Amino acid sequence: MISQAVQDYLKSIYKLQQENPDDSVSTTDIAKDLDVSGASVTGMIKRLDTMGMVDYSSYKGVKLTEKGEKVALEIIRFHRLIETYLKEMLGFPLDKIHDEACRLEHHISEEFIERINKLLGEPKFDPHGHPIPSKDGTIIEYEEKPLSEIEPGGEYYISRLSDTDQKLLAYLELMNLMPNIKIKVIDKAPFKGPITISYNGSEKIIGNEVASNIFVKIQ
Amino acid sequence: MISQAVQDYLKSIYKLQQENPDDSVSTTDIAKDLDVSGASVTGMIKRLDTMGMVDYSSYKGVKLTEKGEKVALEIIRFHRLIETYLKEMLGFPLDKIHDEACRLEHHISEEFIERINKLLGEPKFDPHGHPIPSKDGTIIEYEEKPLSEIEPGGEYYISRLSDTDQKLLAYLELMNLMPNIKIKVIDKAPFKGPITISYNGSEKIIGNEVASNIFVKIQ
DNA sequence: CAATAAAATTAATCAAATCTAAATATTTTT
DNA sequence: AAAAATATTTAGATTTGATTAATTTTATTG
Repeated sequence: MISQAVQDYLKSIYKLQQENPDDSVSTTDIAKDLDVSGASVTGMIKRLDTMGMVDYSSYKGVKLTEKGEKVALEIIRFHRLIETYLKEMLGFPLDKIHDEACRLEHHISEEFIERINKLLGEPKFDPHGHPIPSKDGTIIEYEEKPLSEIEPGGEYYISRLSDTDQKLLAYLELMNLMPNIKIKVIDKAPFKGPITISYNGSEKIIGNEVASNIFVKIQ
Repeated sequence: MISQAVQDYLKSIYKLQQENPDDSVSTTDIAKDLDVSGASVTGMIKRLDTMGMVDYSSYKGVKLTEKGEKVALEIIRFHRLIETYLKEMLGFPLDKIHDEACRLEHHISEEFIERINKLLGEPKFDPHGHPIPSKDGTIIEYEEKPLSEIEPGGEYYISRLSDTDQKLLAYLELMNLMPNIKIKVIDKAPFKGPITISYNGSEKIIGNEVASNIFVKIQ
C-alpha cells in the first residue's frame, strides 16, 4: 500500500515539476509546499528513491520516475473528480472543495470514483479549470496566461483559476469569474494597477493581484 | 484531534457494549473485533482512560463514559449516513457500502454530512436497517428478534440485516429480503433446519444460518 | 482447593513520519 | 577565490500504533 504521506509527496513533486519543468525539484520547495521540515523531505525522498518513485542524488533535487508520475496522476485524477463532484452534485461553494478533496482523495475506492465519473458525464475539467487526467494517465495540455499579462483588446476565455487562496476563490465565484466565461480586457492601468474587464455583458474593475490568479486560454 | 485509531476503538466498544449491555467489554473482544493483538488493546485502552473516553481498571474490562459514547455515536452517525448515501445516491450494492463507509467516516467534514443528510431527506435508518443517530446523539431503540427464532404464523416486518458477512448481504439483496419488507414464517424445520417464508407474494425456503442474520421487529 | 487453562498486562521492539540541532555542501557575494 | 549565506543532509529524539514474548491475574475444573 502507498501511504497518504507518500501520495502527498508525489503530488507535490508533480505540481512543482509542472511549475518549473526544466529544473529538478529541490527539497526546500517540497518542504515549503507540504509545510514540513527539510529534514523530513530528505528522509522521505530517500524512501521514494528506493521505491523507484523518484530519481534522486544528494544535493541535486528530485525528478519523478515514470512510475512516480503515474501514481501522482492517479491521485490528481481522484482529487479533481472529487472536487467536481462536490461542486456539481453536492452544491459545495468553490472555496470549500479543495480541502475536502485533499482528505478524501486518499480514502475513496476505485469503484466510488468510477461511479461519480459516470454520474458527472466523464468531465474533462474540474471546477477550477484544471484538466482531469484520464484513467490511463493522459492529461490535456493547453497554453494559458494570467489575465494580468493580457493587453487590452481581443477576447479570451477564462481557462483556470488558481486554487491556492480560498478566500480569493470565494470572491471570484461571487463575481462570476469562472472557467469558460468569455472576457475582454478594456483597460489596464500601469504599475500593476487595476484592470477593467468586460464579461457577461457588463464592465468590472479588478485589482492586478486578482487578475494574476485568473488564467485565460491563448490561441 | 481524535485519531482514526481512537475512533475505531470507541466504535468497536460501543458495538460490543450494545451486543452485551450488562457486562463490561473485555480487551479480548475488542482485539477480535478490530483484528489487533490483545497487547495493543491494553495500550490503547489506557490512553482512552486518561482521555476520559472509557472507564477502565486492570483485568476488569472497559465501559464507555458519556463523553466516549458521544464520540462513538458521532462516528456511527457518519458511518450510517455515508452508507445510506452510497446506496441511494451512488447506487452501490448493499455488500459494498460497509467497507467504503468505514474508510470515509474518518475523513469527511461536518459540511459534507449535512449536505448529504439534507439530500437524503434526513433518513432515520441506513440500508441495513440500523437506526441513524441524530446530531445530538439520540438513537431510536426497538425490539427485534432474529427470524430464526420466530415461530410459524403471524406477520412481521424485517427491521435489520446483520452487516458482518458481505457475501450473505449480497445474497439477501438478490433475494429482495430487505428492511421494511413484510414477511411471514410458514414453516420451520426442527434442528436448525430450513425455514419456509412468504413475502412479496411468493414462498421461499432459506437456511437457518441465513435466517439468523435477518431481524424482524416485534410488537 | 490446588492444578491448569485462559485472559490480560508488561516489557521490549518496530516502523512511519515527523521534529530540532549540528554538520556539511553548494551558491552567491564581495 | 575566500567569506558569507543558503541549502541540504545527518544524527538523534519523539509520537502513534502496532508487534511478540514473557509474566501475572483470573477463571475453570477435576
